This record gives sequence, C-alpha cells and structure tokens, in this order.
Amino acid sequence: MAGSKGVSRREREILDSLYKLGSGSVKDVQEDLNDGSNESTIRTLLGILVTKKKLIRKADGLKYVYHPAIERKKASKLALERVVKTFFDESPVLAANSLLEMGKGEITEEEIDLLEATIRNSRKKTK
Amino acid sequence: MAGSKGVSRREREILDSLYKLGSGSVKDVQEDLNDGSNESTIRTLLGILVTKKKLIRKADGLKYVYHPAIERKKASKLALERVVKTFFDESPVLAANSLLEMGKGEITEEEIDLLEATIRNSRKKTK
DNA sequence: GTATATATGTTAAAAAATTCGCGTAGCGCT
DNA sequence: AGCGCTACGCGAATTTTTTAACATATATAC
Repeated sequence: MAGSKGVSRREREILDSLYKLGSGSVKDVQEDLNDGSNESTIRTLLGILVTKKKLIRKADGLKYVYHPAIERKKASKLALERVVKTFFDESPVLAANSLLEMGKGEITEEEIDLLEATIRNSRKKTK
Repeated sequence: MAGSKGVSRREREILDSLYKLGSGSVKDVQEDLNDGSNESTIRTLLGILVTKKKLIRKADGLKYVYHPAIERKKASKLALERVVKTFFDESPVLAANSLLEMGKGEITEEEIDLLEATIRNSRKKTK
C-alpha cells in the first residue's frame, strides 16, 4: 500500500497493521493480526520489511519498536491514489463522493464544516 | 482489493488491471500491465483467478474476455473501506477530505454540486 | 550465581507463487 | 488438405513467501 512494490501479501498485512497502530513491537503486531501466527514468524517478516526499507526499527528498552518508514499521511495518499486510479477513472471527487455515501447518516456538523471548507478551497479557479 | 483474501500480489495486479479496464482479453491485460510479462504467464494467472471466482470468463469470438466477478462498485467500496480502516481511524469523512485536498484547484462546479448534495443527504439526523 | 522470563537472530525447510515452453485446437486461405 | 495465424492450457522448473525450531542474550527474582 505504501510503495507497495516488492511487498508480499503477508508483508503488506504487517505493514498495514503498523500503519493502523502507528508503531509497535512484535507482540503488538501479533495481537493486532490476531491469527495464529508464531511470534518468530512475525519477527522474520518485520526483519524483511526493515531490509526492504519499509520499516524502521528503534530500540525501546529491551525490545524493538517498528515504525513505518513512509509517514502515514504520505502512505495514505498513495493508497488513495491507487484506489482512485483503479476504480474511479482517476477522479478523486468521485471517490470522495463514494466515501461520503458510506458515512450516510453519520456525518456530524463539525465534519460538514470541515468538508465545506475544503471544498471551497478546492474550487477550480479558472472561470 | 476485492475480497482480496487469498489473492497473491501478481493476481491482484491483474485483477486491478481488469477493474481499470472494465474487462479484457489476455492481451488487453498484458498491454495494460506493460511489464515484460509473457502472455502465457498472464493466461495462467487469469485462469487461477477464474478458479478462485474472482473473474468470470466469457467467450468472445475466438478469444476469451475476462470480467471481474465482483462488480466494480462493490469492489471499490471494499477497497475504500480497507484504506479507511488502515489510515483514517475508521473515518470515511477524513478520507474523503483527504481526497478532496488531492483534487485541489481542479474541482468543477458540477462536482461541487454533486458533493454538496451527497453531504446534505448524509447529515446526521439526530439533533 | 542460578533460574526464569522476555526478546532477538539465524537458519532451514515446507508451501505457495510465478514464470514459460511446448503441444494442441479452431479458423481462414489457397 | 496443407499452411499460417491466433489462442488456449497443461506441466514442470524456478523463485519467493511463509513458517517456525533452535540457539543466544540480557534483565529480574530468588
């Protein structure tokens, strides 16, 4: 998802988990995945992802904590671009619209204000 | 992306290609991928995806045309949900907002009308 | 100091994915 | 019928992915 080339399915699962968590240890990931994966297995995968520069490893007391190498915001952009390209004929607006429909009946006033502001800001300038 | 479980990386690439194309033959996919893949390879992968019920195969004169088994709209929803869950703390609105920022300065009046309508429709009812 | 618990790295091997060569079949043309 | 062209799919070799056992290290408790 984040520069997803050269990342296997399992690797991506772990990467996604870390994006969800922000960062985490082997055990954090293991818990989040919540399939029966052996800790050892996850450690191996995390190691591979570090080698592939998808993750950064920092010492935290006794253990290591893994952080996505590409910051969340950037990664999310890439992920969205991919979806837009695949399913929405390159139109971010159509994709956004679809997302809004997903949240139907659940959008608060504050959220609406946010959206309105962004829309005003995004209006095409060329008259 | 569309019920992406059990789909390998290469398989997903091909699936995505077909979602982009709508449908296509072996050669269509080969062209769209535009890496040096052998036609034979792609045919094999397409076959696997048919077996896995991700694609449907229809005869079209001499050749076959492949169609995604899950309709585009539904698949796009699943893809978006995945991104929302991974990167936007389950908030479709935040994701939509990010998409709108992507289109900055490129949004037409028509598009704005569409968005406004959807937003009005999505407003939370509970006063 | 020794045992226990937590974490890590190495390495091997099983399983899955990926790639194609090659043989076959239908079609149109001469 | 014989040839060339286009497509298809089987089978097998190769590479990648995935899994986990085992050995090692460091801190904590007794």
